[in-house]
Amino acid sequence: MPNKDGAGPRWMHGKFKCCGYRMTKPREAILDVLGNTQEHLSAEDIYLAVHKFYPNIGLTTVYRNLEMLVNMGMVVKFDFGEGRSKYELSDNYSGKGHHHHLVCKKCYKVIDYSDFMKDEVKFLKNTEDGLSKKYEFNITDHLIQFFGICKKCSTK
Amino acid sequence: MPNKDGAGPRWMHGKFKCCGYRMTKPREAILDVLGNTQEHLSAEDIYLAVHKFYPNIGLTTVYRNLEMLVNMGMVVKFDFGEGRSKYELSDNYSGKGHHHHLVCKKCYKVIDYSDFMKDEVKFLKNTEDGLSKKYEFNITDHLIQFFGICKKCSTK
DNA sequence: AATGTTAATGACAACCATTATCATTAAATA
DNA sequence: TATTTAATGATAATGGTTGTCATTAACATT
Ligand SMILES: [Mn+2]
Ligand SMILES: [Mn+2]
Ligand SMILES: [Zn+2]
Ligand SMILES: [Zn+2]
Repeated sequence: MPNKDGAGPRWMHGKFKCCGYRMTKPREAILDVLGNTQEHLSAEDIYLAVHKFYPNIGLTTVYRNLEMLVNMGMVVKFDFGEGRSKYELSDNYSGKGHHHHLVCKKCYKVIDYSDFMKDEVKFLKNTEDGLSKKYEFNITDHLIQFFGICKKCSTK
Repeated sequence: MPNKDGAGPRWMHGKFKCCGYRMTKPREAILDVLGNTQEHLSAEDIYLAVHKFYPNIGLTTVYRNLEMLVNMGMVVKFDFGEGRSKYELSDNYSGKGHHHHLVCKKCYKVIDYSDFMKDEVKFLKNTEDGLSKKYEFNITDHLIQFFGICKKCSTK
C-alpha cells in the first residue's frame, strides 16, 4: 500500500511545508491509508493498516497525526456513537465530495450519501444564515446524520 | 429541588410500572434535575445536582439510570465534541419540543433552536423518505448540529 | 403490617480510547 | 555534513464510562 517511489501523495506536500510541518513517513502512510479506502476508519484501524508496512509506527503517532490533520482541515473526525472516533479525508481531498451520513444503530455501518445535496445545501445555507444572525454565531460547520437500522440488521 | 411531597414527577410513574421497572428515589431525583433545567447536563453535572439533596447517591447510579432512560426514550444523549456526553429530556417530556443545536466549538455553549423547524421538518421528511427507499434503511432518528464560534468567544 | 421476590443501589475495580511525558530520531535547510 | 527542531516511539497517566457483587429497598402478596 505504500507508494513504491516513497514519495507518497504529492498533492499535499506543499501544504505541510508552508506551515513549518514536515512530510514524514508515518504521516505519509496515514494519508495513504485514508486515501485508499472508502470506509470510515478508527485510529486503531489506521494503525493496523499502517503497521503492516511500517511495523514500528506507534499508535500514539497515529493519534497525533490525525489530530494535526483534523486541525489542518485535511481530515474530518466523526462520532457515530460507537465509542471511538472515525476519520475520513475531508471533502476537498477525498474525491467523495460533500456528503452526509446514514448510520445503522446496530452494526454501525455507515453510508455516505449525497443524493439530496441540492436541497440540503440550499436548506442549510438558509438555516445557517438565519441562525448566524439571530444568535450571533459564526457558523463554520454542520453535522447531519440519519440514524436507523440497516437492511441486514432488520432481518434477524 | 426534590419535590416536597416525595412523589416526584407523577407523569411518568406509569411508564415505569408497566415495564417492570420501579420508581426509586435516585431515578426520581435524576428526572427532577433534568426536568428543572434548560441546559444540557453531563452525568457528573446531574450527579452533583442530585448530590446536594441525596449525598449518598452514587455516580454509577446516575450513569445506570441515564442509560435506562435513554433506552426508554425519555432522555436523549448527545455528544457535542466535549469529551463527555450531555443529556436532556426528550422532546415529549421536556416542553422544549423538537429542536436542533448550535454548538460553540470553543466554550461548548449549546443553543437550542427551533426557528426553522417548518422548513427543516419538511426537508428532513423528504430526505428520510428518499434515503430509506434507496438504501433500504429504516430511519428512526436524525442529528442536526451547527458548529461555530459564539459571540463571546469571538471577541477575545 | 410483615414477608418474599428481585430490581436497583453504592462502593470499588476495571476498562479502554485518548493524551501527556520525555528521551531519541530524522526532516529540512544551509 | 552539520545544525536545528519537528516528529517519533515507548510508556505512563488520564478520565469518562462500565462491570462486579454484596446489600438495600420497591412493590406485590400475604
Ligand atoms: Mn463519509
Ligand atoms: Mn437541546
Ligand atoms: Zn446494521
Ligand atoms: Zn463560545
